Parts: sequence; structure tokens; C-alpha cells
Amino acid sequence: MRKEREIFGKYLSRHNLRDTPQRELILDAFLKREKHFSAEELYDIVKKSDPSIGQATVYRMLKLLAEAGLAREVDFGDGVMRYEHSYNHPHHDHLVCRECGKTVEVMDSVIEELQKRVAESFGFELTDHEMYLYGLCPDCRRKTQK
Amino acid sequence: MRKEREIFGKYLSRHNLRDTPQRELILDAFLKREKHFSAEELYDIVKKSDPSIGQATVYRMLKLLAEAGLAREVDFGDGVMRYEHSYNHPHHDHLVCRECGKTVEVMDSVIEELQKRVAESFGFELTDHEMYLYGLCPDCRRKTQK
DNA sequence: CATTTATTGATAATGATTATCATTACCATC
DNA sequence: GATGGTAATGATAATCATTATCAATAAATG
Ligand SMILES: [Mn+2]
Ligand SMILES: [Mn+2]
Ligand SMILES: [Zn+2]
Ligand SMILES: [Zn+2]
Repeated sequence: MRKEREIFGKYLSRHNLRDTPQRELILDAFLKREKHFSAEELYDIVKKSDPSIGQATVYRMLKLLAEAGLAREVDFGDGVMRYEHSYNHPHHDHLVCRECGKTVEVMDSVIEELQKRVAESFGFELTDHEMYLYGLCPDCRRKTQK
Repeated sequence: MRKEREIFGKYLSRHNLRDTPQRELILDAFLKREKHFSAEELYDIVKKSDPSIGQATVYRMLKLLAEAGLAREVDFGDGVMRYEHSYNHPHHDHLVCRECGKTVEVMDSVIEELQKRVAESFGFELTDHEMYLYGLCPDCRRKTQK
């Protein structure tokens, strides 16, 4: 929380960027936010505090947050880019319910190791990966089976 | 090749859809095509044989091919949907070079098994998944390191 | 204060995909 | 082979998330 603000502040000054009320407002909203969210969703939240804010500013700010290492893009394949916290939130993958959209964050170090090995077996140097596991969550399984 | 045509023919009649010269043409182009391609790319190919064909027809046909089980969508995350053969091309994942875009099809049954297990550990019933491994291909590694 | 440079928000543009719709092609029945 | 019903096509407009543009504003600098 404090640490994230410090990181962003340093990012701004290192890049000759300015600290503005809009950026502060969006940063606050971002830091409060848990889970995954789209630019539009963050815009709606921020608009309540300052209706004059432009959505372009929110899009721009999310780019900055990603570059500063505080945010990470998540693409669930529905045509809308989402974001999640990156600081103190190490890499993980996602389990997604096809029915209700619920997501669970998962991480399996054996899979991660095997991914690296598969890439190497083709001479590739693995830099990152995306893995989305789709299925039915417990709730939706119950509803479907009855 | 013959078999695919038969499957598509059955799909058409089962759904009260008609066999048309446009569909034949697109089907031919699709069957000849190896690797992954976008609707636009297929449209460009097909246009050479019949310049009067509409791109909407190509988009529509790709939907049909997917529903008939002959094609499968592949999303490399660059905003363009691609397709690949589905018949006689069992499930696999993709290794993608971040530099030149080259792709390699990979398949690791241990990973597949672990994915199922991870999903089950959260009470999910796994239906499918996407996995993209990104990195540098051998050629691009060489160029970068020198 | 004056000048420079960054920032903002409104708005237009983009680009892939989808929807619309009038026209055309196909099929079965009379 | 005329007719009525339905499917298919292609041109075009619409969609929708994201980017680009740009004139107006604000911050920093000296
Ligand atoms: Mn996450
Ligand atoms: Mn493939
Ligand atoms: Zn669910
Ligand atoms: Zn490469």
C-alpha cells in the first residue's frame, strides 16, 4: 500500500512524469481494488469521486501501472482486457468457470517446471506463459447435474 | 480430405444448410491450408479464385467449420482470431516466439494430467484449457545474444 | 512572470468481427 | 416450369474496446 505508492512515485520521477490529482485518484482506486477488473470498471469507480475525469486517462494510467510493475494484464479471451495487482502477487494462472465466470487463482510448480522443459526441448528460451483452465465450478456443477 | 468433405456434407444436411459454390470454394481453401491462419488470410486466398466472394461469407463459413468439428479457433492474443484443422489434429498447445512469431505445436501428457488434477482440487470439472508458452526461438536467441 | 513540457478530456479513428437487409439462389410442390 | 418458402450471399452499417489526435490546461523551471 505504502510501498506501492512509493514505487509508483519513483517510476514517475524516473520517467519525468508528473504527479497529478487524476493519477492519485486512479492509483487509490487501483490499490483498493481486489481481484480482476477492466478499465471500464475502474473508470466507473473513479467517476464517482470525480465525474470530470476522462476514460482515456484511466486507460493511460493502467498502462503506466503495468510498466511500473504494479499491475498485470489478464486476458480471459472475452474481448476485454482486465488487470490485477502485480506487486506482492506472484505469477499464477487461472481456473475459470464457463458458466458463471468465477475465477480461482492457481499455481502448480510442477507444471511450471514442465513448461520450461517443454520449451527447452524445442530450443526455445521460455520468457512467460499463459494458462487458462476452463470448466464448471462446484456451484454450477450442482445446478447442471440436477 | 475425403473424410472431411463427408463430415461437412453431413453437417450441412443435418442442419438443413445448403451446399453452395462459395462454401465449396472456401472448404477447398481451408483443407489445402496448413498451419494457422486468420479469416482475412483465407479471404485473400479465396478472392483469387472468385473476386466476387464476400468476406462475411468467409467469416460465416469458419463458424460452420468450427461447429462441424473441422476447425478450431486459436487465440494468440494479438487481437486476431486464427483457425487450425481440428479433424485428425488432436488437442495440443502452442509455443510462440515473442520475436518473430514462429509457433510450434506441443503436447505434454503429464501437464495435461496435472491440469485436470489442479482443477479437481478446487472442485472444478475441467472441460478444456488454453496454454501458450512464450519465449525466444532458436533463431532469435542467436540473433539476440550476438 | 515567461517558457517549456507534460497532462487532460473530448472526440475521432481504428480494426476485427457481427448484424442487417435487400437481392439472389435453391428446393419442393403443384 | 411456375410458385412460394427458405437459405445464402455480399455490400454495407454497426459494434465495441482500445488508441490516436489535438486544443486547452496545468505543472515545473529558471
Ligand atoms: Mn489473477
Ligand atoms: Mn496448432
Ligand atoms: Zn460457475
Ligand atoms: Zn523467433
